[in-house]
Amino acid sequence: METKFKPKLDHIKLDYKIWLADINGNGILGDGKWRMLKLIAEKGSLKAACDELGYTYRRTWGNIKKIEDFFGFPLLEKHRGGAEGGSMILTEEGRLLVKAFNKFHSNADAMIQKGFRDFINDISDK
Amino acid sequence: METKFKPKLDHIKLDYKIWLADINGNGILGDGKWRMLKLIAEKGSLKAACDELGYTYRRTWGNIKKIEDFFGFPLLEKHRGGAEGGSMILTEEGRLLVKAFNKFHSNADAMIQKGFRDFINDISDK
DNA sequence: TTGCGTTATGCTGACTCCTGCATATCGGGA
DNA sequence: TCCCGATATGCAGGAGTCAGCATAACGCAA
Repeated sequence: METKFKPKLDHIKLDYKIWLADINGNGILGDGKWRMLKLIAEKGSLKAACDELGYTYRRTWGNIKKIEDFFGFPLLEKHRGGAEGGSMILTEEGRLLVKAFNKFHSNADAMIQKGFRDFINDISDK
Repeated sequence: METKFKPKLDHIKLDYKIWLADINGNGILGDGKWRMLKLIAEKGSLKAACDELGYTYRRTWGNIKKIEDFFGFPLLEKHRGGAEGGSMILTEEGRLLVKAFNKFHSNADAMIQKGFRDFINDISDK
């Protein structure tokens, strides 16, 4: 089948977001915060993680607070002062959450990418 | 395994969005516009569809224009005037697009919901 | 005890998206 | 010919989000 979509197919990409929300639909943990938690764990520092991802410290700090406020316990152990100025490391719960979201996300990603290829095929020439 | 997440598990829900975007990341067709296209097709009228979903006519009209501007051809056949005031029906291309997105979306939905159940299980008591 | 780098937090102006209002256009039917 | 209801489109005001700036608190090391 010949379709009018053909000329545009190379200019379309797929994008998606998956996140956990509370009962009222307020976002708790999504792709951005998840990536940030992983990078903080890796760097041991919120500031270093923000610098790398290009996010502002102010915004990211607020996002982390939102997650912790929802769950009611900390996901990060924070330290102020000291030779390095301070540091952040994941708590036991933080590690568990990141690990579970890792698995969830990579499964979802593979499935969605396949679905997108099928979709493009469906609106393309057969 | 006993975890601190337990008290919150009933208050978490999963949410997600999947959409097509252009090269620059500008959204073209997503869940909202897709649902709207389906409802317009069903009702035969943009106004009736907006009333049902609670969206403003102004906003929805702008969204439809965005999609059509991107593809470069109409997805809807529009009629002004007449006994009913006017009407909208999907073009051949519109029907194809909605149908392909239907399939894509329902597959993605099933897969993501399963992934979410596994995720909840992963952070729950074992 | 002074300096340094990071965590912690308030505030304001820019930016974006949406709502709501106003108005023009169109064509069948009374 | 005039009315009605839906499509078509501009514009101003509001709400939420984010960037960027400012500042305080903290604790090791020199």
